[in-house]
Amino acid sequence: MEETKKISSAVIRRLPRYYRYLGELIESGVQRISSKELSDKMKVTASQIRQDLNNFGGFGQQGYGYNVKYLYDEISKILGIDRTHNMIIVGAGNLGQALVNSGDFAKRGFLIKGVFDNNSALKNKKIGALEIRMMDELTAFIRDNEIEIAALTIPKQAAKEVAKTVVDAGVKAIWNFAHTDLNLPEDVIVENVHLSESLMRLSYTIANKEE
Amino acid sequence: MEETKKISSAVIRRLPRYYRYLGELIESGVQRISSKELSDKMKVTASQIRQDLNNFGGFGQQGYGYNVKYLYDEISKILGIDRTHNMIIVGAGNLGQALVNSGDFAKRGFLIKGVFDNNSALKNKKIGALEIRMMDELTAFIRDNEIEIAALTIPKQAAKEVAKTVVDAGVKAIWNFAHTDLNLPEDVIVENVHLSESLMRLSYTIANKEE
DNA sequence: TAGATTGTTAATCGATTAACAATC
DNA sequence: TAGATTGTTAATCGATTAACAATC
Repeated sequence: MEETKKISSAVIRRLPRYYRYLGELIESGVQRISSKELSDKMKVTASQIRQDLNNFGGFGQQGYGYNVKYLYDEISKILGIDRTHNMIIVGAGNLGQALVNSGDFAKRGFLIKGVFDNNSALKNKKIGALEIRMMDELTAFIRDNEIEIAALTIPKQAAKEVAKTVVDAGVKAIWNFAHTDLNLPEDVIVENVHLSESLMRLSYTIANKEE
Repeated sequence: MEETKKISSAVIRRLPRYYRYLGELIESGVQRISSKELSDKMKVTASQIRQDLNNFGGFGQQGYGYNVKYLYDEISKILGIDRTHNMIIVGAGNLGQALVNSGDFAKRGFLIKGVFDNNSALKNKKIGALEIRMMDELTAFIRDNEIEIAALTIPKQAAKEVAKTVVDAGVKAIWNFAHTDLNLPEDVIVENVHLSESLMRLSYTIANKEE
C-alpha cells in the first residue's frame, strides 16, 4: 500500500534495454558508470535515464554515478527476473521449437517445463529433451507444475480458446504470438508479439523514406 | 516536398492494428463503420482513430463513417504493402525456419527469396521449397534479386557484421531478431524484435501485480 | 431537411528534457 | 575541500482526449 504511483509503460519498455547494456558493461569489466556515459552508449538522454531509474529508487551516488553490478541486480528485481518462472509453450511448430531451443530464456530464469500441440502425429516426439504433449493433458499439467506463463505459438483461429483454457487452469500471463487480440479478463496479463505488425512498421518506414 | 509533417511513431505503431481489424470486418461482410463503432471493438477512443487517420487524409464522410474496404486499401498504401517486397532470411535455425514456413508474410507481399546460413552441414538442404545457401553467396544474391529486406535470425555475436554486409550489398531495411543494437548508418531502417525484452516486460507485470 | 458523424481546433494530460540544489 | 554527478523540480514538448462546427 506504499508503492501507489503507476509506472508508465514507456519506462517499462526501456528497462530491459538498460538491463542489457548493464550486462554488457559487467562482461567488459566496467564497475561504475555515470548517466552521461550510459546515455552516450545508448543514445538516450542522461536526464531520461535518471528519471527512469528514480521511479524505483535512488540507485546512484552523487559525484560518483552508478555501480554497474548493483544497478543490474536492482533492475533484475524490478523486472521480476531475480527468481524463476515456470512456462509452457503451446504450439510445437517452428516458432514453438525456436522458443524451446533458445537457451536465452532459461538463462534469465524462464523455465520451459512443457510443450503442447494438438497434432497427434507429434505425440511422443521430442524437442530437445522435452516431450511433446497432447492438449488433453494441458489443464492438469499447468496445475501440477505451477505454470505461470503460457506462450501461444498457434494459429490465430485457435488462440482465443486455448487462452481461455490455460487461464482457467491457473496461468497468470500469456505470451501471445498469435495474430489476434485475446480479450481476456482484465487481471490476466497478456504480452503480444505480433510479427506481421512489426514487419508492416518496417515497410511503412521504407515506403515513407522514398518520398 | 508537400508531406512535411512528421508522423509520430505512436501513430505508426497503431496502423497495422487498424489494418487487421478492417480486414476482419471485410471478412465478415461489414461495408461501413463509424469511428465510434470501431473504437468499441478496438478499445481505443474514437477521437484517436479520427486523429490518426487524418494524419494521412480524410478517408471518411460526415454523417456516414468510413467505407471499410476503401479505408483498408488506403491503409495498405500508407503501410507500403500495396506492392511486394523481396526479402531474405539470414540464419536457418528454428526461428529462420518459422519465418520461411509462415505463409502470413507472403500473403502481405513480403516474398522470401532466399535463406542463408554459415553452417556448411546445411548446404543443399531445403526449407520447404527454398534451398539453404552459404554466406559467400550473400552479397551477389542481394544484388541479383533486388532484395530490400534482410531478416537476421542469427546469434547476437554475428549480427553486427552480417548487418554491415547486407547493407553494403544494397539492403534497405533490417528486421533484427538478434538481441543487440546494430549501430548502422542513419539511413538504414532497422526494426527490432527483441523477444527476451518482451518476456521481461511480461515478467515485470507479473511481479508488480502481486504487490 | 434532420440526424449522424466526420475533420479539426482547443484543452488536457503525460512524457521528455533542462536546470540546478543537494551531496557524495 | 573541490569537482562531479545524482535526485528532483520546473519548463517544454508531444500525444491524447474533448468539443463542436462543417457537411454529407
